[in-house]
Amino acid sequence: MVITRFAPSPTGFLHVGGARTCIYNYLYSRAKGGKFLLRIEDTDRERYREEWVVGIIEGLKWLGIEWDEPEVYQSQRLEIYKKYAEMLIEKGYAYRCFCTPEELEEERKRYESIKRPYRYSRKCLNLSEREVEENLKKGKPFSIRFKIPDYEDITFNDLIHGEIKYNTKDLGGDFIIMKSDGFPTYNFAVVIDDHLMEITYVIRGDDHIANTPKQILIYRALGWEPPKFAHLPMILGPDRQKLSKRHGATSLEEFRNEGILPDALFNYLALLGWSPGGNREIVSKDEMIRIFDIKDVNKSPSVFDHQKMLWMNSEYIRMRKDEELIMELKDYNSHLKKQGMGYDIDEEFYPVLVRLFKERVKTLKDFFEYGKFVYKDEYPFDSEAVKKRLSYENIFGYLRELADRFESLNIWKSDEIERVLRGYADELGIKHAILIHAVRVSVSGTGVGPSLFHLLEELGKDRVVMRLRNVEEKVKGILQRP
RNA sequence: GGCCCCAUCGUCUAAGGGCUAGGACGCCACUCUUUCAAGGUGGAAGUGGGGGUUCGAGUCCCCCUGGGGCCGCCA
Repeated sequence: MVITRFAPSPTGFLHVGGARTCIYNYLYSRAKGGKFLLRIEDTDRERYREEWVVGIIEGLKWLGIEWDEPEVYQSQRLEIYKKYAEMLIEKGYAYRCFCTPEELEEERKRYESIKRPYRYSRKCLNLSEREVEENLKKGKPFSIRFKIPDYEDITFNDLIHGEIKYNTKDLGGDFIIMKSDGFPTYNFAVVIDDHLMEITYVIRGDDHIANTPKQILIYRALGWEPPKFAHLPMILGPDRQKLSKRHGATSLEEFRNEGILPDALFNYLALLGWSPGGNREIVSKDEMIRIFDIKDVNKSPSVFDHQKMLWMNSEYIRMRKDEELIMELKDYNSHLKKQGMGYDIDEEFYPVLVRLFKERVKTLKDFFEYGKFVYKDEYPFDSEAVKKRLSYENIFGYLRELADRFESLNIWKSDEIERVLRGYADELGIKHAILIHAVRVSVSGTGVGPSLFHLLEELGKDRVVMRLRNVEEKVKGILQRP
C-alpha cells in the first residue's frame, strides 16, 4: 500500500511551497488508494509556537485536505528517538559528543579562514570509555553524532530526478542526531518516524536532496529499507529566488484573507509543476485524484504567478452557485472579523453583491470593496468620474426630474427603469448615455460597474431616488476644484 | 568555496527523435456594449550558447554559461 505523509514544522505559517508538497502527497496517496498521514515536526523548541500548529492544521483543513490518522507529534516520541540513538551508539554507528556550541563555532571559523569546507573534527569520536563515563558523571551536556563512513558513494533513485549520487566525504562530517536537550534533529527523527509510520513514498521539497544520503546511512545502520523518494522542485518568487515573505503574500492565511477560494488555490498550486495534460487548466480535485502521478511532475522550479492565481480564482467564483457564494462570503467576512478586519454589512446585501459582482470580481474581498456603495449610504466619489459625467449642462436638474419619475413608478424592475430613463432622455433630446453615466456616478460614486438598470433595481427605489436628489450637494466640492 | 539540482514565449506548461514548436495567464488590437468586467476574433512573444550522435535533435551525450538549493545542537 502507498502511504505518504506531510511533515511540516510549526515554526511559521504554512507556506504555499509546503502546501503544494502536501497537495502532491495527498493526491498521490488518493490516486493509489493508499493512506495519507500528517506529522508535526516540533523538535525545535526555540522556534516552536503552539499557534503555528493550530494554524497549519486549520490551513490544511481549509484547503480541503484530510489525513487518515490522528496527527503524529514528534515532541511526544522522545523516548523512541532516544532508544534508537542509544542502539546506534551500541552498534558503533554513533557516539556522544561533548563539544560545546562555542567550541564548534570556533572550529567552523578555523575552516572558513583556510577556505576549506567544514567537517566536524571528530574530537569526541575517540574519547575513551572512561572519559565518556567521567563526562557523564559530571553531568556534562552532550549531543549524539552519527558517524559517517569516510569515503563511500551513496546513490538513490529519485522518482523525479532519477539517479542521484553523493560521496560521504561531501556530507559535512559526522552530524548530530540527538541534541543536548534530548530532542532529535530533523535528519534522525525523519528516518525513525517514516519507518515506524511505514511511509512508502517520501515526497518533499528539493531542498532536502542533500539530506537524503545522510538519512539513507541511518536506514542502513538500523537495517531498515528506505522508502522511495521524490523531490519536488522549489517554488520561486518573481526574482527567481526561493519564495519567501519578502515576495508578498506566501502563506495560506494571507491568501485566505485576500479572498482566494480554497479549491482555486488547490487547483493553481497543483498545476504549478504538474500538468494534467490535454491543455486544461481548471481541474477538479476528483479529476486530479484520477489522473495524478509523480511521474508527471516537472523537475524544474517554477515561479509563483499571483496574477494567474487571481484569474483562476475568478473562474472558480463564476462557477460557484449563488447560494454557495453567499455562504462563503459570510464565512469569509466572519473570518476577517475575527482579526478585526471584517466589513460592516447587513445580511440582506449578500445576495445583492453576488448578483451584481459575481461576473466581475477576482477575489471574495472584491465583492465587499466594489460593493461598498451597495451596503453603505456613505460612499466615496471618484473625482475623475464626477468631472467627466456630472459636468453636463443642467445635469442635476435632469437627475432630480428623473428621481421624481422613478419615485412614481409602481413596478421597480430593470426594464421599467430602463424605459423611463430612456424615455426621458428622448424627451430631452440628449443621448441616453449622458443620463446613464450620470446616474451611475450618482448612485455608486464610480464610473464603472454592473449593468446600470440591474444595479438600480438591486439598489431599490428609495435609495436610488434619494441618491439622485442628494448628489449635487455631495459632489459640489469636487466640481469646484480645478 | 565544496557538493547537488535545474534550463521551451515575461510566467505556468505541452510536444515520450519526424509539426508551422501547441495551450493557459498576462499584454496588444478588434468585436459586443450604457461603463467595467466577462465573452468572441486576431496578434506579438520561446527551445541560453557551443560541440557531437543521427537521414533527421526542443527531445540523446559532452562542455560552457546562467539560475537555484544545501553545507546548523533549523527543518
